[in-house]
Amino acid sequence: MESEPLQFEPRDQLLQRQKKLEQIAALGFDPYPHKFEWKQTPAEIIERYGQRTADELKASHVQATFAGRIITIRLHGRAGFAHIQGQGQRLQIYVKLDIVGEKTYQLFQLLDMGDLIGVSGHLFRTKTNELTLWVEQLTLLTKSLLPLPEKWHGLADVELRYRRRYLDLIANEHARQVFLRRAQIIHHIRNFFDARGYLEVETPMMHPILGGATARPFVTHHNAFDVDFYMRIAPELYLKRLVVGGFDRVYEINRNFRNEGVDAIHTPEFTMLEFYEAYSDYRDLMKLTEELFAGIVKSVCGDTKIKYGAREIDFGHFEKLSMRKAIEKFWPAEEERLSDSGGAPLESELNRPDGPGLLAKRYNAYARMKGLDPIAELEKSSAGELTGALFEAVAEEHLIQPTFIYDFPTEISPLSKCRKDDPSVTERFELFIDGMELANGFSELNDPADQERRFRAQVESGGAEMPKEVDWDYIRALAHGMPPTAGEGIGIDRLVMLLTDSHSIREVILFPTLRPQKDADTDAAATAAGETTP
RNA sequence: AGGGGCGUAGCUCAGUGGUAGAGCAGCGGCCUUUUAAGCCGAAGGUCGUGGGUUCGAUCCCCACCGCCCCUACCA
Repeated sequence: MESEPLQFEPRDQLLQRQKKLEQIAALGFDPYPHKFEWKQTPAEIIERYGQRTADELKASHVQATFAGRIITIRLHGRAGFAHIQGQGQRLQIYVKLDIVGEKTYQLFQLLDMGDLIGVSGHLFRTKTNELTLWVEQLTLLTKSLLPLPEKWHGLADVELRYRRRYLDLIANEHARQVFLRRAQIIHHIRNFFDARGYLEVETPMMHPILGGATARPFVTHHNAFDVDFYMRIAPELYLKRLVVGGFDRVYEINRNFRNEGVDAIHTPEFTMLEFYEAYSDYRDLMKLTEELFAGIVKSVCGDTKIKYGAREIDFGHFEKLSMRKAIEKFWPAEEERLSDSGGAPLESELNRPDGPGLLAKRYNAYARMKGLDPIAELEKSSAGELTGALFEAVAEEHLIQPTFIYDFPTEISPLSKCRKDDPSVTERFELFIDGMELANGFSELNDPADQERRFRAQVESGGAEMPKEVDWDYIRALAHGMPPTAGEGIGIDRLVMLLTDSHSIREVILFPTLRPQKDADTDAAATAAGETTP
């Protein structure tokens, strides 16, 4: 049985446009020409001639030739208007039967919204003073067989905006702006690190051993080797091998994959900037991070203060708090009253080996009373893990303005160097903005014996998010000697969220991971083609 | 994973226990400076899917599917 090649909905409009396509071909026009010699973009024309008056345009007789997509069309019998969109800018054209001739005017009447055309003519202003191209020549560049989203509301269905991003980008200028800004941000980051003598590198996305972070991985299989690989959860261990190899300053901007939950700030594949700087420590990185963020925000948003939702965030000043101090500072005042404890726990109490355990119990009593989630697995957790849990329970959400949290417990920082004066904490920090973790950096552990102990402890602890075996080659690399080094990771997607006032990570990823959709259109096509459906 | 919300024409959305409506888009007609063009006419629907209650379900109930939001998990 013969089957139609295209089966998409809306069927009637597809057929209608295919019919017009045939009529256009019958008139002798090529509906899919190979190229078009444009002279300007709509943006350039508006930039250059947007201020000229009707009289000035008449006197100078400016010729222009540009291409784009028809996004509105208004036919008036023997003349008509249309708006052409190219590179996000739209420009009106005026097509008149007397000027373009019978045949081209027939072509114009067969055009639809969404068609791509090239036009040539001179600029003028209409009665309503809109800059418009007086079309002398019109060429169809590509016939669009499916209609554009509705012209007033655009494409509002969030799922469709993500699944058919190409339509979102045509219909919603805001979506376009988000991704333009994302590109600017990444461009700025590259300039920043290139200017400081960093080398941009690419390290493997497929890892034989899990490492560099704690997260459940995606597993894939290589047929020829007949081995499983993990999609990387972090590039960290490879980048540090490069520092061992003599690339003293490296950075990588690339994807990480984590097989975890999905929400407004988590998605399975996300973009991470990681960079390493030999002979520096975590203090240097905090300074560098402040400079980097302030520079990006200023160049992209024009000011160090930005609006994020109802809040204003000031990148001109970064707060610094130790993790223990942050717990003290944001300890719920209500708990103090209810427990009659005489005040918030002091940093010094958290310092004691049994301190975090006692405070976690105290917090859990309060949490149960308030219907909040208590800290889980109290008995099984180490003091360091409980400190981290207390921080998350009590402080994290309050860190709205850019804040470095430092002095992370050693138990939750397996790749960081301990502080000389207090081995219970490491030279590690995270940057929080609007309650979100934006960056994580530390002085890198480069003692191979210590690293081996910590890797063995991870393997022994089991768990889906832990490595199954020690990465001996990484230990070997450290044994060859890694200079004192500081390294950091920055979540690019979350940074873009902040600087585009986006409140879901999917808004800043062109094609976010979604559940694959059973496609009604192509199913229909398969059926029409005689395929059997199980 | 738990809680909440949503799913009606291609798009944006109304609506009702008696099987449906608007605007836009599309189609036919008129129109040579319009711009949310306008006017006239015709068409377009398995009301997410599957059960149940009912004389009768798009509406009420249950399950499932999908998306969104919140919570949890994700140092």
